[in-house]
Amino acid sequence: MLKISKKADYALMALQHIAAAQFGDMMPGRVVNTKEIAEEYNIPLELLAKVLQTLAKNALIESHNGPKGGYVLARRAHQITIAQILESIEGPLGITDCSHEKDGEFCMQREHCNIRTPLLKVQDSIAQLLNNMTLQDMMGGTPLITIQSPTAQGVER
Amino acid sequence: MLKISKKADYALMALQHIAAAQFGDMMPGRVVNTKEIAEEYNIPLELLAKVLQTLAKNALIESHNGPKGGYVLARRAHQITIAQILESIEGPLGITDCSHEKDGEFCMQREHCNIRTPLLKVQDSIAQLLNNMTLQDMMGGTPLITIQSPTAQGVER
DNA sequence: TGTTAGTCCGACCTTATTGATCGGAGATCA
DNA sequence: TGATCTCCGATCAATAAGGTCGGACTAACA
Repeated sequence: MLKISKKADYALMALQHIAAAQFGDMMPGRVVNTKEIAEEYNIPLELLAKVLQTLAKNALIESHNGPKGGYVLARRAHQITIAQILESIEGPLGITDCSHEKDGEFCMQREHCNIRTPLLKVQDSIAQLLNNMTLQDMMGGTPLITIQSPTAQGVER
Repeated sequence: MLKISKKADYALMALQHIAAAQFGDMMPGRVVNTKEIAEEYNIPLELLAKVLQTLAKNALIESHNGPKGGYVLARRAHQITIAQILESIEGPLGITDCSHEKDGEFCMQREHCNIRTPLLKVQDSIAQLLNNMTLQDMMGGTPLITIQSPTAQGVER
């Protein structure tokens, strides 16, 4: 349950790899092409290409055409959150259908729905978690993840 | 992204309803049948029936056959966690495919996989969240949800 | 300046999962 | 014994996910 899609998996791997090619926080760094990533991680080339296109469209990476072309991070690794990556690929976070209902559209169960409020709170907590973790945190062996409580102070792990 | 299934939604609604019929923490309380729940929340009867069967099989509720039969909570509301409910319906928590790999089976990307460790930590955090929230917490208007950091102290919200 | 390696982009197909339905067997109580 | 309920398995349709294909466009380099 609560699985993320393979495409999202691929996106994370690819971004981590592209970020690693930009060693030392230097921007811009080495340009990485689709083939290199696909072979490194055994990802179907065409599928990965589509994932990278999507990421580029969402301004997480920049594409460079032509020979010696490829992808580079559009921002620094610590400015890209996991939430941004996942939402680029899978759309907005929403553990339940009625998460994004505009005024006027209701789910069939709405009138007597007893679980909407608590579920939205769970969702908020997950959103916080993903928003507070960046690509930088996923790099290297360095420890990561802070759980941020709404009343502040993150807890180093 | 990270959506839970409709079946899981139905399970949560149904359990909340059954729990509500056991007012005052008295065990056992009023027996609730499938039809009553289905009509109350506009859930397809047959589908709900299957969901309830699954919950019964996982010992979250008890079924009583025959006329005036129906379902009752198998334990008290504060002893049933959201994680247990969701896992009954959707299987074990696993945001990524390789979450439950036994020794010997690896995903294609395993050898160079750079995201496994961080993702597992995210997963742990979500698991904690769902394990610390019970059916009881979903009842009534009472505030709920604690985010528990691994280094202890829950933070009341 | 033309060729070529590479990205870009959209349409398409295939398969797995989810949501939903149906029919009958077994249990219980009036 | 009959009516009412749960139980259980098989089945089907709709949707989303995973993966593929072909053509257009761009930029480096000979």
